[in-house]
Amino acid sequence: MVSISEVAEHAGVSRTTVSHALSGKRKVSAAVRDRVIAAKQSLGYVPSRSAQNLALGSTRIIALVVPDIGNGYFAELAQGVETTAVERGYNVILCTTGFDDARELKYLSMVQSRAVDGLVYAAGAPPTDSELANLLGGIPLIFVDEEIPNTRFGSVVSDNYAGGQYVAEHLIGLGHRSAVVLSVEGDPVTSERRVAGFVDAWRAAGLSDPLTGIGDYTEQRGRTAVRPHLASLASGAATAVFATNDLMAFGVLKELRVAGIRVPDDVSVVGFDDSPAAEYCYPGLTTVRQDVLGLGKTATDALLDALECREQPVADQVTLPVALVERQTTARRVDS
Amino acid sequence: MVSISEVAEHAGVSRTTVSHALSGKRKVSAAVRDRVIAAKQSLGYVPSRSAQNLALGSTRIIALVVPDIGNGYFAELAQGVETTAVERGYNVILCTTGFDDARELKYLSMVQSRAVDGLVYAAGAPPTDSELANLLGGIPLIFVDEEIPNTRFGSVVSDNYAGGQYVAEHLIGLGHRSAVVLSVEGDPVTSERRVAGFVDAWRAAGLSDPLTGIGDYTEQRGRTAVRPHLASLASGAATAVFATNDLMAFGVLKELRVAGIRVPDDVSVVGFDDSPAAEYCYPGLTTVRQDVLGLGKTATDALLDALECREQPVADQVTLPVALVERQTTARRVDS
DNA sequence: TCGATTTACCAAACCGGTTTGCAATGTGGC
DNA sequence: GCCACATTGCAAACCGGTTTGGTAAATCGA
Repeated sequence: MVSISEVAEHAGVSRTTVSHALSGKRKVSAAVRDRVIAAKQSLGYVPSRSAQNLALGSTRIIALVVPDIGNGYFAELAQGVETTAVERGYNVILCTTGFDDARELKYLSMVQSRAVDGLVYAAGAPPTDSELANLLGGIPLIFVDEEIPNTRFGSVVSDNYAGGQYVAEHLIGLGHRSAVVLSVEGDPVTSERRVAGFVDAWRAAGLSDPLTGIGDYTEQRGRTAVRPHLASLASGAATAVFATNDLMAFGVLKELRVAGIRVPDDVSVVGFDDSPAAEYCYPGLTTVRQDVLGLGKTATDALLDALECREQPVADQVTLPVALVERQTTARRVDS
Repeated sequence: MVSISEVAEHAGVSRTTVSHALSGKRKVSAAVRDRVIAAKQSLGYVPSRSAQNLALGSTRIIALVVPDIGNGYFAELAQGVETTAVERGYNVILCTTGFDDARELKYLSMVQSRAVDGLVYAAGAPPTDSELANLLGGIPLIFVDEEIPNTRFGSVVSDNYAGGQYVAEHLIGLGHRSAVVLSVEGDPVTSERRVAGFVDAWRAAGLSDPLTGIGDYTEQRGRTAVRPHLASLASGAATAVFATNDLMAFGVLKELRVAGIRVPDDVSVVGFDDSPAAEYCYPGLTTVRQDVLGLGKTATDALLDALECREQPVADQVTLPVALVERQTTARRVDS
């Protein structure tokens, strides 16, 4: 409501001087500065962000694009992004695509209208690289948890491959020699890398390839994907299940329970993500913890660095470590 | 980059005409409109949001203030708010306070600088009403899940009282006659209402008052809060536990398990919130489901209505129904 | 055919800041 | 006493749109 002109009038100086007095970009005599500040206080003046945005050509807002904020993983990511952004004086606009291309386009047009200064993109498969570059027109973007090949944008990912290895090594160390792995169709990166790490470690130990099932990151598909292997698991032909996310692991647990197979006595189960439910449920799920807050923080810092220093655009890939969290769904294999 | 002037020049008309041709706020001849649109396309013109914001005096952005987006409850709320806002052509800035007053103040100053058009406030105890009114200076705000007395702002809440009643009635119907209730200290509204509904229904059935424990919405405090009552629960002097949120209920389950008390055979346990873990864990937790998406949607719609119609400011309270979700932690009481 | 309307466009003001160039005053050296 | 230079504040342009008032041309009625 109250504009800089009113402050100027009240302090008996020009608008220019008020701007300089408050921003400190040019020297102003102490007397005038005090008068300006007094006027500002008494009038309750706060500069209009819209006007500043227009004049400065930047909004100090970044967009976080995720498929679904209800998902705990993306919520935690948002937490990391928002906290880091605020620390550095930026705000975050939340963009949930719901895997809907139309909505996604809408958000990207927000970029074209320069409503945001940059993007943290964690919404799965994006438009093709060149399309994206066109749409963005020089606005920096960074991918989270997507290993995009030959992109001109940077990315921050968890070490999914190592996570898969850890799981395999853990199970091998417990004496398991035959396992079932549940992957996800249509996810050529994340789930695939987890499986690759697992299988490579499995083979490196001289074990024969694990049995496989295909799911889609939901509990329901976890149940159906493990079903064909129930006989092997009941007979002891396979003694462990690695689901490439926790939700599918929960489905596996439920299915095993129905089949009367005991966890971890008969079969060990491992998930991936360390969702809250993994800790709270019983038995606690052995899983792989990603540093999701770290992903958000790292991505945001990289983006804002690019924004502020305008060095070369963010263009390298950062990989963050993961860690196995051992709970109660894995145990030493007892030879029958 | 490309401004309206360039489009005007390219189309051989004035900036005014371009604006009118694109917005449709005044009639423009078909020929000119076509030329303008052609110019717009060929130049890739997108209006600057900053400039529009300044000219129109509105940003079409609302702020969602929550304590912690990592919390599944607030994440789901965010989902509801964001989806509804986008449907109506608004964007959402995420503001997480982390219960930190300094950060909260920062966000509220965002309001003063008119960076947002309105606020959905779900961050617990706000500054006092009059303080808030001062800070806001006429910008609409709506509370979510806070039953603020005599506020000049509206609010949308879940029917916590009824939820407590449902729990009591469910347990009474199963033959339980003595229970433990875990409330939360320092939460004079939400938890308190849940307890009140429970106790009133309990008394209405002619039963003696339940035993009580005090927690703080965390699993850990759920464990410690139930501990003093383990003897009663083991002996059958009390046969049910109502925790006023799921996390505390998980703590109760863990503590009972350690104590060798079987759920639901010996003791029934009920939570509140229907968090994802309640569904995925074993045994599935009987709990009360809130329509959190509905809360978000309702609040956002009310806020945007106030914003657009500038009728009287949102000032009434809407209560949304809740529902008992029966899973496996509750069972008919078997007389010993 | 002529005045009254309507149509179609434009010039200019405005939103509320920031930034640059310049003029007036003050300060110091020699 | 004079010139060089630093200090301090202001006017004006600019960011990129929207909106109002006005005018010239086209349309209309009688």
